[in-house]
Amino acid sequence: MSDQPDIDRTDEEIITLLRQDARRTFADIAERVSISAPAVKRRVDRLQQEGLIVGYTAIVDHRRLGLPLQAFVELRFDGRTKVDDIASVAIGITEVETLYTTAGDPDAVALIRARDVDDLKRVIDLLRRSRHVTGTKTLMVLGTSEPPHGLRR
Amino acid sequence: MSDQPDIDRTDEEIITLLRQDARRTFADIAERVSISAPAVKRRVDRLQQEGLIVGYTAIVDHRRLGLPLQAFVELRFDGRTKVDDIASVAIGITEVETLYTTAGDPDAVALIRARDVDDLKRVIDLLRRSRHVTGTKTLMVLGTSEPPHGLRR
DNA sequence: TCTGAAAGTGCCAGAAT
DNA sequence: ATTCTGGCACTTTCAGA
Repeated sequence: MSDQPDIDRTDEEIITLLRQDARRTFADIAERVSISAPAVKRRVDRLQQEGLIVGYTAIVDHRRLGLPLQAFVELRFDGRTKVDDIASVAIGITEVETLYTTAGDPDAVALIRARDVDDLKRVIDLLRRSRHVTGTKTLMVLGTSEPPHGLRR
Repeated sequence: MSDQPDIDRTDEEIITLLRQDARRTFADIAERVSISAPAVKRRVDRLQQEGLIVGYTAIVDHRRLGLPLQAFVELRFDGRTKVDDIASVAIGITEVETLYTTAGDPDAVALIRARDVDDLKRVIDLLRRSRHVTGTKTLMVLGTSEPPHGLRR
C-alpha cells in the first residue's frame, strides 16, 4: 500500500502528455520533455510498475455508439447491507458504467448508459429489485463537460 | 450531426480492444480480429474520422497522484440560469473532473477530485459563490467500481 | 510488399548520494 | 563506491504508403 513515490516534473509532464493522447510515441514525448526516447520509455515503464499509470483507453462517443442516454441512479440500501454487497448490485448489468459507493443519503450512485428510455427503465427496475435495495432516485443527464484533461495538478 | 454509421462486428471488436488498451499495436489488434494490420489501421482511421473514437487517454491512479478524495457536488441554480451558464461554473476549477447538467432536482452535478478536506472545502465554497448558484449538496465518494470496460454492447 | 520510423535492449558515461 | 538516470547504438517490430 505505498502512496506517493517520487514524481518529478518530467514524470508529471509525461503523464499529462499521455493523458492528452495515450497513443503518442516515445519519440514524440521525448522531444517535448527534452530527454531521449529510451529514457521516456524507462520512465513510463516505471510509472506503470509503480501503479501511477494504470492503463490506457480509447475515448468513444457513446451517442454514436447507440447509447445516447445517461443517468445517475441514486441507490438506498437497508441498514444491514455491507459495503461489498453494495458494489455487487451492478455486476452483470452492462449499462452500469460506474458504481460509486457514497457516504450520506444515497448509499450509492450508479452512472448508467442506455440505448433508449425502455432500456433505462429496464436497468432501473433491475437495480430496484436487487437485494437490500430499498429505493432509488433517477437523475437524467442532459450534458457533460470536462476540462481539457491533463492540466490537473 | 450524423448518428450511427455502419459499424460491423469487427469495428466493435477493434473498439473494445482499444478501450481495454489504447496502446495496442495494429498488428496485435489485427491478429485478434483476424484481418491484416493495414486493414485495422484503415478501420481505426475511419472510426476516428467518423467521431466514434474521440481520443485516447492514460488512466491514472489519482490516489497515488495526490488526489485521494472524490465527491459529488449537486448544484442548484436560480430560475433564470441558462444551460450554458451552468456549464461555466466549472471553468477554472481544476478539481472539477466532470460537470453533468441534469434534468430534475439538482440542476447539475460536479464530480470533484481533491487533495484533502481543505481542498474539497475550498472547491465547494468556490462553487457555492458562483453566479446563479443557490445551493449545493455534497456527497462523498467512498469507492468506485466499474466493469472490465469494453464488454458494453 | 517495402521503406522508414518506432519500440525495445544492452552498454557505458556522468551525476548525485 | 554505488546507485540512478540518461544517451547512444543496435536489433526487432511496427506504421504507413
